[in-house]
Amino acid sequence: MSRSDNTHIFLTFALPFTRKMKQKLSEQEAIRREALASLRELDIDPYPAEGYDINASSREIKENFPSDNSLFQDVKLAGRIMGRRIMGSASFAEIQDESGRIQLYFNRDEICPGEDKTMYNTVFKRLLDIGDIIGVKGFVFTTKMGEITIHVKEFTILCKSLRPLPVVKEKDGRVYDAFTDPEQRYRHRYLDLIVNPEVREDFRRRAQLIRSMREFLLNRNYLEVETPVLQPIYGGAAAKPFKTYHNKLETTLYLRIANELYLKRLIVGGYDAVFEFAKDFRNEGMSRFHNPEFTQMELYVAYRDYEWMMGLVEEMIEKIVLDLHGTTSVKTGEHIIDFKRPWKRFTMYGAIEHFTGQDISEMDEGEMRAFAKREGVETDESMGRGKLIDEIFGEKCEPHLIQPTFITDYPVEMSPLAKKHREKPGLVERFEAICNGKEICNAFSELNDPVDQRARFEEQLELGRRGDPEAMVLDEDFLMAIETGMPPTAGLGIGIDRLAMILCNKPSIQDILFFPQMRPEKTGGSDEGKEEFIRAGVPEQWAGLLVQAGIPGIDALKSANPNKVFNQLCGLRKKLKLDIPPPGPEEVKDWIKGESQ
RNA sequence: GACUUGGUAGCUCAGCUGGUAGAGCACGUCCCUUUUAAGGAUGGGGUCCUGGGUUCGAGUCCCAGCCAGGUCACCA
Repeated sequence: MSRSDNTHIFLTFALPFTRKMKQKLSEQEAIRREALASLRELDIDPYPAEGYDINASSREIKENFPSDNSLFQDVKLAGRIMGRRIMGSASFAEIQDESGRIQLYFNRDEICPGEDKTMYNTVFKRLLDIGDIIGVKGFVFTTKMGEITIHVKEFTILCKSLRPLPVVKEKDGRVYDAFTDPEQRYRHRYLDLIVNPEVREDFRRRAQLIRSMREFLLNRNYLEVETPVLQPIYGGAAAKPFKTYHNKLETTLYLRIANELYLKRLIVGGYDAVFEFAKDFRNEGMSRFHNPEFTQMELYVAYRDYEWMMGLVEEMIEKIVLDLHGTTSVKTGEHIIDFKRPWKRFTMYGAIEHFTGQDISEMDEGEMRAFAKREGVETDESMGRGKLIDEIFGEKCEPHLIQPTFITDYPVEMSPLAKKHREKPGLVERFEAICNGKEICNAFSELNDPVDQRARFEEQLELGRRGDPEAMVLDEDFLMAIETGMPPTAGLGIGIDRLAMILCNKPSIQDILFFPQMRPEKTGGSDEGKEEFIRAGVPEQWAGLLVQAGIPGIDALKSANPNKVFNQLCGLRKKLKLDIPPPGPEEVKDWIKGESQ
């Protein structure tokens, strides 16, 4: 009996497994489930419980076998089948383990030394597929074609895969049929990782970046800490938060937009240096530079100022880049960026003068607005002097700063948590490092004058009252901490994702986050929605169609236009050639109003 | 949010002025004892993103929507 001939048998057999399946299986999926059932009939567990001890990796073999052919004569390794070439009683396959791919050679009479050739003829040739995970035992040799290959004596099925994998071919460094659709890659990152090895490498590099930074900080005896993600008062940055609710406490909580105010409390508490790798959450627009959740490393060091912090940033980033690339130069997009110390430094006024030829430091608000207009920078009346400077800088300078550059001395209005400049009125002791036209870190001499801090919060409250949704909220407990007394402190925040983008040469933040936020796909509909409709009095035959019409649940139905719903149902009835009478328009209205109950 | 490009088989894509949905890989069957992306033969596989409209007829044209990419804006 051929495999396709007993499809119907398989279907009955496999029904319990498909309880939650929403769509019918494609032919290839059906064939795999059929193979799964056949394996079980042969008393082969497609998902064995015990571990599989390996003693080699594909990379070790490829690296060490050529120089010593006596090695790897009793190897055991495991991986996913990525390709198969079957010919009569001999076959080649390719498996991929974490370190790479290696070819396997199967010979029928060695896999099956006795009379029973089932393991080769049936299990290997017919019941295994690309995507399955197997373990193999055997010895390494080189084929006539010069390919390092494992001669398999024994194999074990470790996991049967039920879905076909995108098959990417490669020859002489050229890739064919690459799995490239970004939507598919991000939504199903596991597939991306399986078939695009360079993606696995990028994320390893990101992990190395974090490890290298942590190492640098721990070597200086800085304390790694953890502070709340759920915060009753959000603060430490200008951003819109995500809001949630704690049932038992009956209180609103926010996902943190920053951890600054908590880390400073720890400095008040007597630690001299604390840092945290923090996931922060900002409820704002998304772009290739912005994901709603992102990672930031924040660091606070007592008895230091922002001048000192610039030195630390240079040293730390230079070390990280060296750890990752073995050199201080990194290619990113069009540019080669050199992180070698020391980095260029500009004051904000200096940078504006450098790029526009105009010294604006002595201008008042009116002159500055006029200047901005001349330079083609958009302004509006609500912008004060500080905001204007920021706009001009963002428009005329930031995009041109490709090599790592410190910009220092920001307007006080933009920086309610930074200490006033020791010499220059109206400015604060703050710097950002700009690289590849984007900010990669933000730091200041932290404001520890409690009276000044309270006044700055008051200004923010005023902004909030005027409707600025990102104005900071007054955090009374934080002020109490500052009133208790915080030593002079230098603080730093580094955007890990943006740094990773540069160091991994990725133009989009989605490429250095495993699971970037995506808009949920509209599914074909769920059983839950259908159940809801039935409970609400919709006849079963129509309940399913409502889901199919893109109305996921009862709430959506309640707010839908009855005429449109009626039209959609009639359309679907016609399209699917259903042999049931159309619903009356009144009937549909009743469902929506919920009067049919 | 604006503009723009795209959505067709498991994957990568073609499909002309509107006329019975195609290729390669993958998959099934048969043949074949060492292949280098692809051995040979043969066969199956589609909600052409969704819904309307125009038309004798829509993958194709029009409208609306959904999802994604890019650019810009907003935003750090």
